[in-house]
Amino acid sequence: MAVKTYHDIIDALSCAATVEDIHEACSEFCRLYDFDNFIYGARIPTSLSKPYFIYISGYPKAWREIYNSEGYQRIDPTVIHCATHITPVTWERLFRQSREDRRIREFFGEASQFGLVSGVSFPVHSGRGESAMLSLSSAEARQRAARKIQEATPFGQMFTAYLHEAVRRVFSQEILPLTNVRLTEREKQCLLWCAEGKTTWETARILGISERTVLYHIRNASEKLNVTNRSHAIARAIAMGLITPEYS
Amino acid sequence: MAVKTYHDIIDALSCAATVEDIHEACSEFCRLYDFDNFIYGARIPTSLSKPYFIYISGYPKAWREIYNSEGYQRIDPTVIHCATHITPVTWERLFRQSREDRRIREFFGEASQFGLVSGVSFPVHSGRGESAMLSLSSAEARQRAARKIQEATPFGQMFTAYLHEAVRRVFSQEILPLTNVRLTEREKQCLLWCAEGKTTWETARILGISERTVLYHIRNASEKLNVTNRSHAIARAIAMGLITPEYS
DNA sequence: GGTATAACTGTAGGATCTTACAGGGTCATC
DNA sequence: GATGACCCTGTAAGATCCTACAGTTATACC
Repeated sequence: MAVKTYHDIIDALSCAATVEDIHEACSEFCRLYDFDNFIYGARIPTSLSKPYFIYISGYPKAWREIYNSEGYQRIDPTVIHCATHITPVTWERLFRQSREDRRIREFFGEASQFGLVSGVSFPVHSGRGESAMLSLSSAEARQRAARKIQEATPFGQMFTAYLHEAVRRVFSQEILPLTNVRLTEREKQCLLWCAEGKTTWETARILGISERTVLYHIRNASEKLNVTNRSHAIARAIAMGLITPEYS
Repeated sequence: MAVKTYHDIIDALSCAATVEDIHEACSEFCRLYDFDNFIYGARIPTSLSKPYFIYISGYPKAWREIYNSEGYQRIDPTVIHCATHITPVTWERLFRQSREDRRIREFFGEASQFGLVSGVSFPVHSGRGESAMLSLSSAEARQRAARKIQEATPFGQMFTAYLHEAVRRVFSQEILPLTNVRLTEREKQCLLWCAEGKTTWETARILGISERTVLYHIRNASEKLNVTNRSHAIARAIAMGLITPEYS
């Protein structure tokens, strides 16, 4: 069979039905652009008190265990970059920027011992409060890998977007019961006006219904969202993308 | 001078200091990938009651006026797609999906009369509540343009991310006074716990301070955010990315 | 006709939030 | 030593929200 192209892999992702399919697509992508390993992580807000985390990883288990037990996600510059940016970033660049911070240098050094020498990380933000990232790694030295990383970057950026949508689809069974809270029109309207700072009375006036009814809708929404009060309901509804205040 | 490459344009964006620079980079990108026109739009939540809108456009003014006066943003499938997705989409696809909806067919037809026949739209979501999109258009028929659109897509996707960061930077003077609300550590903590559904009393216990102090911080934060009550403060702080509830 | 869903309403007591009063303390910077 | 930024606290009245009580109406679908 012919070598897979970029489009084949995107198509495979679009049809992926299992985690294994997605894993395979990532591996395929790595092969195509000469990367050695990858890790994808996502955090998805839910109606539970904790977000739902998803990882799809080819990274060495030993490294992941060290990473978790040391709490490296707090200092990992790729994680920090991807949480606050929308553009991809090479590890080389992050390494250069961390010149003064010994902890981070040591972190990169430790990762290198597991073959994670150079690489690039791609952020995704969904607009629904979800965020995710894909890192592609190479065992080649930073300087030597620079060119292939640069060439792969636009494709990696787009791959990451499709990857995230594929993950969402495949995990929908697990995610849906947690995220698929459907608010009625009225429930959304009531929450929205409250999120705009309106009181129950004001919201009632705006919507042309009684105060009692506004309370009723907010209560129903709060039960669906599994929250205890109005502020919590608003926070969660926004985080889950059910309402978007201040947008026309 | 040699033809500009993809990387040159990204570099130009990274250095862009004015709207004109950005406009030029977009035009340059269109030339490189054989598109005829572009429009970029962003909406950025602020501490005012309305978000801040930014447009950078090469579209015909006549079309933009019709678009605005008709309120086409409400039915424009590219806008709807970009608000809810993270992957790019071709207009051809949106056109096919709208088979039944006459209004949308007519919308596409009307756009065609202004040379906006085929194209592709790229969404961006920043994780700070900002969202933006870039549309690239061609006067070529949908079928004929399909190939060049497909080839340009990964580059367009990445270009859009850099474009958005450039716009943020260039508009920072205008945006900053509206978005650069700095909450203190305590203010954030208090809002965060309230957004998690905690009462004043519970928050006070969690932070080891008095109820009165929690009220004090929430009041200060509310004044900075220019809002009237707790729910409003939480909504705006989340929309502006100042706090992120439910994330560890 | 039964069932489910959504929208709607009233009252009342208790919980919670908001505001206005009036302060004290630390720390870094100019 | 003053100034500003931040953090901390108390009381009390009034506004607002939450909950539990107990319903009605309209619509769609089986």
